[in-house]
Amino acid sequence: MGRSPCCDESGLKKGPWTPEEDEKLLQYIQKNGHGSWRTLPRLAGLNRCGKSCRLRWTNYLRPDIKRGKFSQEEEQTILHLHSILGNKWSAIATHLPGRTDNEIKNFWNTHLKKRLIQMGFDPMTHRPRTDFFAALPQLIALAALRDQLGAADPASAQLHAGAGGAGVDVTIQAAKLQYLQCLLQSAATTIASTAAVGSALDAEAAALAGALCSPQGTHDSTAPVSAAGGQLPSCTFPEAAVSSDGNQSLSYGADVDMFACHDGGSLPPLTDLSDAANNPPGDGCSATASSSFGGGASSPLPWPEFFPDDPFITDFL
DNA sequence: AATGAAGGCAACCGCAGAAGG
DNA sequence: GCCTTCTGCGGTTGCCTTCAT
Repeated sequence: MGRSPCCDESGLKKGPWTPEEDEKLLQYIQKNGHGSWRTLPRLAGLNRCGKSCRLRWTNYLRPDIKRGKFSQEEEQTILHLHSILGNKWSAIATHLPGRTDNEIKNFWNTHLKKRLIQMGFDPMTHRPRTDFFAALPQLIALAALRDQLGAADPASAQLHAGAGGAGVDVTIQAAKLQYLQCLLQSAATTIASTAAVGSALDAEAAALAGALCSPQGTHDSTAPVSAAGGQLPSCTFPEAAVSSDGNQSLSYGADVDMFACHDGGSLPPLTDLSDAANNPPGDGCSATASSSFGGGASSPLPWPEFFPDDPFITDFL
């Protein structure tokens, strides 16, 4: 295209905007509209390039900009649209009134992308990563957590949970342990499934994943985790959608139960675990079966509480 | 309390496409 | 049809704040 950068002109100010500059730009646009961005700075008395003015206006000064944290609905929308559109931030922004593409891009890069990576998903494809070693730290962390909690056997704990305040606490701990066990098994299952079509190295990795998944290294990872009064359903990562080519991918549709279990129930969102103390334990899925990814107010993201630095996880310890 | 690391965000850079002469 | 200008977009950088040691 051969166009010289607009900010090459010497003497034009760069960097953060001052309140005075903001005021000048705001007043000029409110009075005259922005018109040509190229000529605006001179007409508005600003020592900035037009591009800088346009960015300042569109990303900060525009009156319809919504500021503050992204809501869970907005997070869900971004994830969903990104899975379809990729890094088309402006296209995504059109579906989020009051949010700018820059803001969405920043939010993605600083929050959502990291979460997907930590969960073992490729942030670009929204599919499980096939390289085992990328997910290994997460498996080890979960296994370590599980071992720390190993003393609190879910079955025996729940046997003592019948009455009294202490019983309620034990029930909560048992539910949490049960949930953690399920997470670990899910992660290993995902890795094993991807390794099944991969290299011999991947197969070995899958075996290691299975060993990590097994309590104290002896549990059969394919067997359901038993709990008092019933069995924990075999859970999968929330994507659970397997296409005809055998690939898995995350699904963000509002009607998709992100915590779906194989037996048709759903994994209880962690924020609901405390409620387990008030509800009869034993059925890990039915207690909060109505809580889905799309409808549950507690968590718009798949496995958002998956990470050791999460308050929920720290609550374990 | 001091210091370094990490996180978050605003702003800049450069490319690409549209529009106009 | 070609060239120049303008605008929009996505990637990246750098500064400021917060957190951890």
